[in-house]
Amino acid sequence: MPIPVQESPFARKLGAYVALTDTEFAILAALHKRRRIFPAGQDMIYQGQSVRAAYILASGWVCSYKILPGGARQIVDFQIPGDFLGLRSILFRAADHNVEPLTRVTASEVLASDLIDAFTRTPRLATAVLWAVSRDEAMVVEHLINIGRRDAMQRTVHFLLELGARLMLVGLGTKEGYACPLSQYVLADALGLSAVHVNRILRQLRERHLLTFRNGKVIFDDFDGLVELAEFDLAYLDQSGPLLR
Amino acid sequence: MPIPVQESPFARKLGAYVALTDTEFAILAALHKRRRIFPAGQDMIYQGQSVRAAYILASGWVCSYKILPGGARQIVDFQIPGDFLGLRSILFRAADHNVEPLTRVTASEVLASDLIDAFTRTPRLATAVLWAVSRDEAMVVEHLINIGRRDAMQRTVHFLLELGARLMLVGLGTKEGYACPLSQYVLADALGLSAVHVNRILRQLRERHLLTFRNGKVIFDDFDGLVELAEFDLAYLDQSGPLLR
DNA sequence: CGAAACGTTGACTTGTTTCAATAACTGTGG
DNA sequence: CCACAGTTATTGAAACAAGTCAACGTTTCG
Repeated sequence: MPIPVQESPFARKLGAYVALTDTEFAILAALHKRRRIFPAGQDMIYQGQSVRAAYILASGWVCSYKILPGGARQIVDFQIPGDFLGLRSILFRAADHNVEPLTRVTASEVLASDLIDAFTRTPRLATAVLWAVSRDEAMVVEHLINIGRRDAMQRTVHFLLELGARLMLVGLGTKEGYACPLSQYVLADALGLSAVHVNRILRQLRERHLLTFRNGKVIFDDFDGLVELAEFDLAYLDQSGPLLR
Repeated sequence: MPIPVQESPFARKLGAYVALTDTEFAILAALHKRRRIFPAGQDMIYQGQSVRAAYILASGWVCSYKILPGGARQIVDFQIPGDFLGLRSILFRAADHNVEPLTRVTASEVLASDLIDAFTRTPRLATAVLWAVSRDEAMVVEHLINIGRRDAMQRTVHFLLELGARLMLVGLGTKEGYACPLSQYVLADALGLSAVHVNRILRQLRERHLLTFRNGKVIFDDFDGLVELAEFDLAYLDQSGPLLR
């Protein structure tokens, strides 16, 4: 007996926006044909590569980043199970960023042609995918605001809270905390800070009994205090039931 | 005799990605029914508003921004003629950002239902719109990198060069410069800097005969020098002929 | 067991902000 | 046509946040 498609984190996510029919679920399922595995640390997609496939992440964490000529790195976002990845690349001639698995990753390969074909068969799916892309963009926007207008402390906390919220949505986190495979260096490159400074901020958070980041775990010692400190409001994640029926 | 739809900056932009048929151009044209005018300074869309319409900008400049609880503002991006605006808002339950015209603006209103209807009739259009959204996201990503990993000087120059490249694409700028209705305050809020510091950076650029920002004009005194200084590379704008035929 | 990656801390330097004061524009009404 | 208010631009001095360099401790993994 096949596992119901509705179980896939991706279908669950799209279903949160558009109430999908059985036919649509079936078309979605067809996208999941090619399952692939990637080891940690080996780029799945790199700048300038001509990409024919996007991926839907089934397990593991990846990050998207760019490297500047001087060698500095800026991580744009992280993908967790259920997230689309590299969608921008298949629509463009060449990838404009790198994608690196931070852990061992399993993902379904989606060819550009499959996707366009699926859109032709069910335009509602196109709307749902457009929504997913828009939601990703909303997260990048919030990240931009985080870096542009918040100091290191607020920025760090806001980021870790957002990650928590996203993980809760797919059952990988609680208000107590979550497993987090990020090093302080990775965190620094995401936050636009130096690793040394991230370390100092994490120490302060620990000393103030707000948050403990250690041994691959994030522990919210005082969730409400953190929400207040970071002025965290997750309206931009838009996660509250199908809009389109 | 009606003006050919191909003339609209929006159609021209989509046409740059997908080679559209006459039927598709006609469907696009139908989206341009309701033409509206907005005065400068009066928000077209604001945070929390339930939005039923997006706009395609015909003339003028607008900016999208968020205000933080402390009152700080971060401008996420600017839209110039031909750009989509507020697309993320119609797919979401509520707008997650504000949109303010910086000049008098004319724009075509596009209802969510019209758009979904257009997708149903020509899925290729959905792909084209997805591309446009992806391109917008690519710009936000570059903006993020700009703020996260470049110092004030590089950041400012990179931003003004990108704006120039976008304006050249719609015939509103050259390598010599362009008309730019942004104040130093607006620029500061876009770059994640203080207005005072932006002023100092602009002075240095003027003194080094690289760029003059004055009286609503940006003049590239040394275009190549600027490109080198900012390590500017516009691959991410992906502007080089239809990919999908 | 050793090497490499990751984490921690202090001292010092730099880029950027803040505050404050003044000057130059822009548009409006007398 | 000028006076005025409001916005925008300019500059200096002092304060501050974050970066850099450098050394050392700790964990992880082959």
